[in-house]
Amino acid sequence: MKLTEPEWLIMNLLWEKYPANARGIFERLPRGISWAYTTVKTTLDRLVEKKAVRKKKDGHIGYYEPLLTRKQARSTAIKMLLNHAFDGAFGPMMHFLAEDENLSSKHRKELIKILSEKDKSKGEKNGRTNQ
Amino acid sequence: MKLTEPEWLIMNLLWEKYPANARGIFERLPRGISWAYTTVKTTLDRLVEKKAVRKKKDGHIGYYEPLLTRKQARSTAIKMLLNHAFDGAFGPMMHFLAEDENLSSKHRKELIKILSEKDKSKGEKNGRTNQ
DNA sequence: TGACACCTGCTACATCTGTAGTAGAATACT
DNA sequence: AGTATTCTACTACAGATGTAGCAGGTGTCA
Repeated sequence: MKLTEPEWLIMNLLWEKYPANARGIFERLPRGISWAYTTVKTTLDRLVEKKAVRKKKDGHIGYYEPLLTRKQARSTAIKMLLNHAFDGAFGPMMHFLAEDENLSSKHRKELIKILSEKDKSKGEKNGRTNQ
Repeated sequence: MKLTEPEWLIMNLLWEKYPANARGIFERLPRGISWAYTTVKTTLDRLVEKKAVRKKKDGHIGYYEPLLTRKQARSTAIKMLLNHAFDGAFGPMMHFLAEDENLSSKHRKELIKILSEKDKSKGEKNGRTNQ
């Protein structure tokens, strides 16, 4: 499920706290985003339409909650990036990321740890789950 | 500079080999992509318009070459992913990626090597070049 | 019981995207 | 030179996106 930018914004707020009504989400819009209430509403409705979100009625008031998980959304986004920017090759993408200047020494150490552990625990599993 | 999907496709072909004319690019479209020649042309022209590509005329025939580098494009794409899907936090994104099932043991080892070397060579430089 | 606040569904609309068609100029072949 | 080929510029157009307005229903408080 591909999300557009306003959809990510709304989904992020929803994942953070749900169920939530349109007003509640509207009020949690981050500093710097000054949308009309109806923009939030429209985005929410489009998300319902594409089944990323479910809407329940409590009286005449609608409450929204995510159907799509954050993890799924992230996976999809990464897969898309991978496909068009790195020709689908995971290794080169990781390489590129690891080269990033902004990856601080602390993060590097942390990452090495994560990777070493994975390496130990999974050995040569190498599941081709993807695509 | 944000690229759309057809733009990525064309840019990938251009980076691979340039300068190139529209026909040449058209002929190198990957299997599975069956666009009309004019679609390639339009996409190319839109890229020129947004200054991701430069067009030179040789006689009346146009040759195209990238202005935007692949690296820049990748960086931008990653930054965008980072911002909407991971709230701008590099660490969590790397974490998420490192957890990915599809990262084979071989890749993990390679990555660890890259990271270790970076760690040695840069120490605590931690340059905030970005944004 | 009316005035106000707030919600909902529906509509709007400019811009961007994806994909292509057409006409006329330049080139190339015979 | 005439005809086929191939470019280029320009135009088209439906669907997605970003952003929002409006009208009418509902709750609520004096």
